[in-house]
Amino acid sequence: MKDGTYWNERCWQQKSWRYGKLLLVWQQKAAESGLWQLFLPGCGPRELPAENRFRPETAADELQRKAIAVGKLLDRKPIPNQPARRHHFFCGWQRFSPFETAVLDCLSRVPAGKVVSYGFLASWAEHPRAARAVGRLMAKNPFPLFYPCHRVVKANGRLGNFGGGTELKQKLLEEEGVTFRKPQYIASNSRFEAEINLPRP
DNA sequence: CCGAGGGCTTGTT
DNA sequence: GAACAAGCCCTCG
Repeated sequence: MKDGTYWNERCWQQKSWRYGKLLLVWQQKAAESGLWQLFLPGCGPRELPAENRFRPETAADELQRKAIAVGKLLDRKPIPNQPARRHHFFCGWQRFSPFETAVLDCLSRVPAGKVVSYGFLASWAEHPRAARAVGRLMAKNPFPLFYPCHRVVKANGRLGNFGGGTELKQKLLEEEGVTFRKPQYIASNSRFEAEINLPRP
């Protein structure tokens, strides 16, 4: 983005969604095509280069198929998780460190209707004290909704931050069936922690 | 029980 | 190496 190469071999597409307009960035490279980044409403770059607009007619068949499939997933509620880390719709895994890859992998296993804390996610990925680093990663998660960073909350049960806004975070959790013991606090029966047995370091 | 404040920790830039 | 951040934990009041 800052180095000016962000739009090389990439194109953007807007998609209306029940909570606003999403921005999808597709990578077109023949070797590695797929979704490069998904922006929640209000999160993307302000200026979108017109010449990089996604044109289904001229796009490669493979990318067209991926765009249609991803679009359908986004229309479902809740949006299905990615069970496997390197799902073929997504691309650009080389931008992640081993730490980040491990955390995202664990994140993808948190089911709808449940939440985990930043600290637990860190421990689960075998980096016990890296809660804050996990927060940093969640903030730059390129595939929100699919990699469900909205299911990561603070250890004390409060929501924690969210790129798309905490209101959206709460709505997403509510529609997934997460329960609140008080207005701002997640109920303990919605926590996924207990269902995972962590190897004690 | 809750909230505010301070110190600590980690991975990334 | 320093600064930063979508956190955590303990201590008060």
